[in-house]
Formats: sequence, structure tokens, C-alpha cells
Amino acid sequence: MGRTVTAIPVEAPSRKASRAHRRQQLIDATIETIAKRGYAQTTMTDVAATAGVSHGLVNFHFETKEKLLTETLLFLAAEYRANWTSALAAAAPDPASQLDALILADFNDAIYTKNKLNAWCAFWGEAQSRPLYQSKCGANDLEYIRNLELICEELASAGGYEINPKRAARVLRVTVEGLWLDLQSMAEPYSKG
Amino acid sequence: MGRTVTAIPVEAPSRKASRAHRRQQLIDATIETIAKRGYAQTTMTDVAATAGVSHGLVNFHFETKEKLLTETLLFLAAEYRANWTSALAAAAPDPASQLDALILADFNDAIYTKNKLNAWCAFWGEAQSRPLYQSKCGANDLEYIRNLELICEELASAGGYEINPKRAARVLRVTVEGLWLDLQSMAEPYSKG
DNA sequence: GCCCATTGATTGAATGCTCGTTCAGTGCGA
DNA sequence: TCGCACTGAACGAGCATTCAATCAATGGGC
Repeated sequence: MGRTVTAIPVEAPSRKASRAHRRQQLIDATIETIAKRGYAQTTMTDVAATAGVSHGLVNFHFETKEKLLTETLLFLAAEYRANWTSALAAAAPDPASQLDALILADFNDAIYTKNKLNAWCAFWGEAQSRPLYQSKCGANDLEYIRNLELICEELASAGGYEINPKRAARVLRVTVEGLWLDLQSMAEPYSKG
Repeated sequence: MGRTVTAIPVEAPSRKASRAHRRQQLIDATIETIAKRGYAQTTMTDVAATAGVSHGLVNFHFETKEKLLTETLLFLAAEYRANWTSALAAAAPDPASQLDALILADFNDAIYTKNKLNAWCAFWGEAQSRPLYQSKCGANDLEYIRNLELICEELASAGGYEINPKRAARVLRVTVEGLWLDLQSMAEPYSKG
């Protein structure tokens, strides 16, 4: 039922590629399951069914449920990071362009599907009680904040503004996070703000 | 272990009061448990232990776990609502004061303890997969939004601004939500923005 | 090319544990 | 004595985890 293979090269992976391929497939299935049923109700059997494999296989690739969930979050975090990193690299080097690119990257909807947003929120909800989750969730990534602060500093000194760059960075981050939250509860896509 | 009775009249409730009193005590224990262990890991036994009663009693007062969690969320939502409602009533009637009161009410830290913020976030995380949760979570309350939009309208027409009041309301809400999120991951209290 | 041994992925039945729910019994206040 | 809050042992469902068996692919010997 409801199997959805998301962006995986059609079929027949070579023997060597098979492991990584399966793992990614299971991680995708985990994201989809969390989005559909919520974190608390996600079972190994659900994930296996979504991926279209036997439940034993999930334990074969990720030894425990705990590890499956952790690796799923790590994948999301890595993807998030890669997204803004490459956006920065692609943009012009002046601070204004960098800032623009960094913020726009957070709304790259080729990467942030509804399922992934839901999964992010679910992990976020569990994060307070899980130190590991906490450091990976949302824009809590230290590197992200450091970059944002750096850009704000440059921008402030270049333009001769009097603002406190750290505070400006926090305001920006807070606003972006709020927008994320709002995006998630909206059915209609609402383009630019 | 770790029992914490939050703001409950010291002891010895009368026989009649006992039911409501116990229920509230169990709801408080649920909030505390969710904050400490996360939504997914919260068990009936945990809640009972936190409240210092036998686990059977939880089922006596709330028939199922589902109902316990729902009523806990409803309590939080009602408290949230009562908070901004009374803040509006207490403020001066001009739109500027009303807006100020409404926004400040969201940061009334006599009401929003760390535990409650954590619980809010946990419910929010589960909300996408639960229609009932969704409408009750955070500032998703329709009444809240309607009030905010109304105040923005008044403010716009009074000051002769050209802004779209609905859009302004959304921006405000989004910013407040972002601040909430941020508050939650901060250890140090950071006063006013 | 053909056959067999080996390796590794996959299955699904079996296991055991955690947890929600039930209920027969206890104690207490009226 | 009656009724109600409360206890905690017992039960059963659901779930993660294990593992013996199966199947597919690869490599080596001929």
C-alpha cells in the first residue's frame, strides 16, 4: 500500500550500490511514515511496509529503531546543511547577496517537501528530551548561526550600521523559523512574503 | 522520584473538590512528564509516578491514555486563551495598546514555564498527524488570529497606513512563533528583544 | 560455458518485553 | 453500611528484536 519511492534511480542497483541504496530507501520511508503517522506512532513494520520490504530487513540495515531514527535525522540535517552551504557558494561574495542566498535557501522547495517539513517538526517536538536530537534540529546548527552572524557583521561594518550583528542574526533566524512553522500548517502554497 | 506539585493548594482537598483537584494534578504531571521524557516516551506509569499515585488511578479519572493527552492539550489551550483574553481586557481600548498587550501576553512567563513550553512543542510535533491537535496547537487558535487581524485593521485605518492588515497579522504571528521556538532552546533567560 | 560453494541480502515465524487497560479488593469518609 | 477514591496484580495487545531458513548473485575450478 501507498509505496512511494522518492527520487531513487529507477531500479536494479548493482550489488555494491545495493546497501547504500536500500539504506536511503528506508530512510525515505521513515520520513514518509513519520510525516503520515507522527513520530510516536511510527513502527518498524510501518516503515518496512512503506518501503515495500519485510520488517526484518530494517533491523538488518539499522540494528535498532533508535538508530534508524537517529540516522534519519542525521540525513535531514546533512541535507539541510548541504543546501545552504552550496547556496552560499553559488552566490556572489558580497554580504548582501550572501545573506539573500542563505535565507532563500531555507525555502528551496525542491528540497523541503511537505513530508520533510512534517518530519522536521516531529523530530523537533521530541528534541527537548533528547540531547542528540537537539543539536541537529532546525536552524540550531551552530555553523549556520555562525555564518549568519558573520554575514551580519560584514553587512553592518560595510554599510556603517549601528546594529548589533548578533542580535540581528537572531532576529533573522527567529523570523525564518517562524515562517517554517507557518508554512507547515498551510495547505495552500503561498509563494513569497 | 522527582515529584513536583505545581501550584496546587497545599493538600487535603475536600471530598467534593477532590475529583477536579486530582484531574488537574494528573494533567500537571502529564505536562511535566512530556517535558522530561518527550511525548513518545510518556507512559501512564510515568505520569502516575510523577503525580505520586498508583497507575490505575489515571485510568480511573481519564479512561484512556488518548483522553489524558487530549485533555492535557485542551487545558494548555484553554490556559493560553484565557491569558491573552484577559490581557486584552485589562489593556487600554486603543488598538496600539491592544496589540501591545496581545503580544506581550505570549511572553507572560508566570504562565509559560519551561515545562509547558516543552509540552507545547511536543504536541505541536505530533499535530500534523492529528487533526484534533492541529487546531489547538500554539497560536493556531482561530480566535487569536481573528483578534490579531482585527487589531491590525483598526491600527491601519486609524493611522492611515497602507498595509494589508491580514498580511501584517501573519507577519506578527510568525515572528512570535519563531520567538517561542527560540525561547524554548535557550537556557539563559533573555528578557526583552 | 557449466556447476558448485560462498557470501550476503531478505524473509517471516517465534520470542519476549513494555505498556495500556481491567478488575477484584482495600480503606476511608459520610 | 454504602459509596467512592484508590491500589496493584493480572491480562493481553502491540511492537522491537532475533534467527533459522531461503533466495540471489558472485567467483572459482573445470
